[in-house]
Amino acid sequence: MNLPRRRSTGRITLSDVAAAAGVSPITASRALRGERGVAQELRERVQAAVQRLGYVPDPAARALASQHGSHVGVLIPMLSNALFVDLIEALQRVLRAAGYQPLIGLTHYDKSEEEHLLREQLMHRPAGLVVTGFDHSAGTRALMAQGAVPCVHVMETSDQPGVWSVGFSQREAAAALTRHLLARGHRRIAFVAAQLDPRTLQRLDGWRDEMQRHGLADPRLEWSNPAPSSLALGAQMLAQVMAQQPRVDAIFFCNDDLAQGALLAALRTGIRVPQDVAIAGFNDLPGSDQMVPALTTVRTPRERIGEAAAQMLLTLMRHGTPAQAAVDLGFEVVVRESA
Amino acid sequence: MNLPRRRSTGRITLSDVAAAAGVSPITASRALRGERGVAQELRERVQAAVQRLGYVPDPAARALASQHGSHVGVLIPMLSNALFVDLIEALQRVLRAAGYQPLIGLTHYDKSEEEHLLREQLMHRPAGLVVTGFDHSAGTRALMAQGAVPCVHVMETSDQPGVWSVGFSQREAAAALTRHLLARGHRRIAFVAAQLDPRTLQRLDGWRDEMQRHGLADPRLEWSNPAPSSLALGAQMLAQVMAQQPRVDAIFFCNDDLAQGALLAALRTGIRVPQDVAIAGFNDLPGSDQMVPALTTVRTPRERIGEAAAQMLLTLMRHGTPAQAAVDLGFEVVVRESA
DNA sequence: CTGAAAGCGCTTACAG
DNA sequence: CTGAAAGCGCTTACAG
Repeated sequence: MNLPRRRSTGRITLSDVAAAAGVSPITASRALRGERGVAQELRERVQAAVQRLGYVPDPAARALASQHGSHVGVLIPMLSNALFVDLIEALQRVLRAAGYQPLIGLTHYDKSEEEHLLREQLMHRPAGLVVTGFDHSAGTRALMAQGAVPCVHVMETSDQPGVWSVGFSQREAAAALTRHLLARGHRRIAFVAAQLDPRTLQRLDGWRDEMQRHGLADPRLEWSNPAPSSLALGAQMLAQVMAQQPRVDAIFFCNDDLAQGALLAALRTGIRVPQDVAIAGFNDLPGSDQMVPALTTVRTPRERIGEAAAQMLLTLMRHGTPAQAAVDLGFEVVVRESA
Repeated sequence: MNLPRRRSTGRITLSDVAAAAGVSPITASRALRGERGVAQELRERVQAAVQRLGYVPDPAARALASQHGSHVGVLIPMLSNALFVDLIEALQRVLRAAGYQPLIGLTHYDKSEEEHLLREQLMHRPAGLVVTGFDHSAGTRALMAQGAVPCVHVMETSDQPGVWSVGFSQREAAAALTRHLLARGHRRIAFVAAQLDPRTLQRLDGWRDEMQRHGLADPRLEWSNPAPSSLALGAQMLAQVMAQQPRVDAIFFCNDDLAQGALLAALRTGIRVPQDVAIAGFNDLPGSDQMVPALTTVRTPRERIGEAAAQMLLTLMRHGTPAQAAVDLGFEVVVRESA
């Protein structure tokens, strides 16, 4: 007599909940999303029905109807830098607790790869976006602007209007570490960089600021290698720098893995640290405190950056306004034995 | 006169493409998904229209209509073990190229957390699942069974019917490394474990097999600590083991980070490796080749596991049947200086 | 504060 | 090999 239901999935739907609660689907929807302006009593009836029926909302239907999904795109360079692992863990924890799924995209420090990933992310209509730093391709910037998706930048801060960020001053952190080296009496302090990503370049600036201020600047003290950062590369670059005349008395490696590799190479080749040369790193990655000698470095607050960025994004996604546009979480120079 | 369009999004839809190509939306849909049985000519007209209009399919609509999304859930213990970073990179690369988005869930080696994550993943109707190992809660197993979502297990293999897996024999790998230690003349070989996850336990079995076979088994040689693996823990456990009488002549650490920490602690405390005690690890993580002395370990094929698992899952998601149910990718004992 | 109707953009049976 | 109709499970304006 009546038409057969087609493609029925047997799923408990919002309508089932509404019927059980004796309200319209629309009111059930509003109650579920915690929208203001639903009578307390109806709200409770809906909650009870949800419990009773074991209702689970369908994210796909929600995304289609509301024009945005429940995931947030997270664009980071790579996971093999422990820094980003800590960041992701923290982001994941708070985003997840609020019902959002992080979708991780790995840019490999490549701007066009980043643009490609963003385009891919955007077609999934993310509710929000977390991106690393501010150095993006024109295409990426255009996509972010037109998308109108809430976005927070991490690792660096910016005072540009309309830009949300959580990070610290890479430049100041590098300057602070350089001042520590200077205070220890070092004069010929080399800066050794790999990867040459924007944050490495900012650290280079911070080092250069201090060296110039002390009249110690010398381009021969700047070393770099475009290869990705690794222990092996650190070992290789230590050898290069030490072969130079006149010798440097301290080396500031732009990342801890490089410094760890250098420390191990020093051990292997009989270079005494810090007597023959002092060595410092950046980020305080796992293992740096275990090195022989223990590595002097800068502790960067990536866990707190992850948390704060997630909180800020949550506020934005709920159409709120974060208290501050740029949150600077600082850093800490960790003095150990190597410098 | 005519009704105003409501909530129009201005998006180019499949209907627009179909109209431009002069076919029905349904045919356009079929052509787009590469479904068999669409005339070559229509297929081309649709493709041309897609290009011309810059059409991008809406994953949410697709997911709602087809009852499954375009992402695949990936459940791993954690990212701070470099092993899983390599696995994820590989999985990500091939899954992404095929149009799937990996959704990473971190279980922290906790079965109930895994179950919780899986429940969360499943409500998003993933197209497929990648899970680590076979040691799951009853709830997790039930969810995987009822979900009917294609699933491949990684890191271990199983010959159970209906189970798909890509990995290697953790037990045999540990046995092979133990045989190497034995061949070097070591007799009192300790096994030191952290974390005690299932794969660590399998390695313990492999070591025990060999020790028993040579009549060298001794429960006092088994050490473990439930804390997560780290360099600092390796240092601590080396001290514990070395304080024991009679002394061991070799230590097999269940993971490289533990062994790396032990190597550094030995350096700090004047223990000579391998003369006073030989040290071996497992996994060949970054930095192990740079240690002083360089760490002897087992190289595990996580990149190839990631690729093969992704390929297998792709086959499954396309309703195909993989050539093998269990793919064993082997391992390699890497003999360096420490043992 | 609440609801009836329409629609989000696809795909699934059912026909032919 | 191709298509008209219905439906996936939600939310958004529009009314009242």
